[in-house]
Amino acid sequence: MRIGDIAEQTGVSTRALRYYEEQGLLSAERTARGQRVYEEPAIERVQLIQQLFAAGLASRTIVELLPCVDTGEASEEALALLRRERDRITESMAELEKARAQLDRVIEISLHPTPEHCPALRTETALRPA
Amino acid sequence: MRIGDIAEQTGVSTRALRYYEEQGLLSAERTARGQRVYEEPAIERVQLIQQLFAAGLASRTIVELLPCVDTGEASEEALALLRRERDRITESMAELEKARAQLDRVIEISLHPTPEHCPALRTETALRPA
DNA sequence: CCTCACGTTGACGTCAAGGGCAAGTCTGCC
DNA sequence: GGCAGACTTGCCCTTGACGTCAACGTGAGG
Repeated sequence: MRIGDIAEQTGVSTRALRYYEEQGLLSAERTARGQRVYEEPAIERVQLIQQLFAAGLASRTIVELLPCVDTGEASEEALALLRRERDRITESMAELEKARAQLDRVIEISLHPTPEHCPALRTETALRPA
Repeated sequence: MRIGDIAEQTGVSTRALRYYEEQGLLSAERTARGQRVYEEPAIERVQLIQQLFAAGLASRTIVELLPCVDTGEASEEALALLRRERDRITESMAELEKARAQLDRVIEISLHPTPEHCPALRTETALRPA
C-alpha cells in the first residue's frame, strides 16, 4: 500500500503520515525509486498513534512507548513512563468531568430558571436557601 | 487585590491573567494610575477559566459562555454551544478511556509476560489462542 | 529622597502537530 | 510514449496559550 491508501483508510492526511515517520512513530519500506510502501499493520498503528495523541501524549512520549507496545516488554523506566501517562490521563478525565458538570449546571439553570440562582450562581451558595 | 496576589492565590502567572483580560475573560478595575485591582470573586473566576481551558475549550468559546455562567440565562445559540461543548467533552473522555485501556494493557502484559502475547500483541488476536 | 519589588504596555519567541505550496519525480493506463 | 494523478523533499505558515525581554511607571518603607 502506498501513502495515499493509508491516508484514505485511516482518515489521516499524507502530510501527517510523513510527519509521523519524521518523528519516528511510523516506518515504511521504500520502493527502488523512493516511494513509501506500507503493510496492513500500519493502519492499526496509525490508529493507535491517533488515540495516544488524542489522549494528550506527545510524539516524543509515544516514540518511547511504541517499542513496549510491540514487544510487550518494558524497562523500569518505560514502565514508570507508562504509569505516569496513565495517571495523567486519569487526572485529565477528572478535570473533564468537573468541567462538564459546570456546563451541565449552567444548562440546567438556564432551562429551569428559579429566583434563587438567577443573580449570581455560585457553586456553594446556589444550593443553600440563603 | 493586585495582579500578583491573584497570581499567587490561583497559581496562574501574571502573564496569563493579562492574557485573560486581553481575551475578554477577566475584567479588573484600575487604580488612577492604571494598575489592575481585583475583587475576591476573581479568584473563583480564574479557577473556572482554568477548568474550561483544561477541558479543551478555546478562549473564544469561553468568552461566549461566561455571561451565561454569570446570569444563568442562555440564548438558544448559547445553549446549543453549551451542549456541543458538553458533548465534545464526553467524547474526549471516551477517547481518554480507550487510550488509558491501551496503556493499562501494555502495563499488564509487561508485568506478567506470557508466551502468547510476547511477540506482537494485537488488540484482537492477543485474546484468541491464535 | 532612594530603593526595590511590583506594575504597565508592546513586541517578539516558543512549541506541537500538522497545512500548504513549489518544483520536481514516478506510476499506471490509454 | 504521453498524460494525469500520486508521490517525493524542502521550506515556510498557522494556531493558541502563554513565556520572555525591554523600557518604563508606581508605591510603600526606611
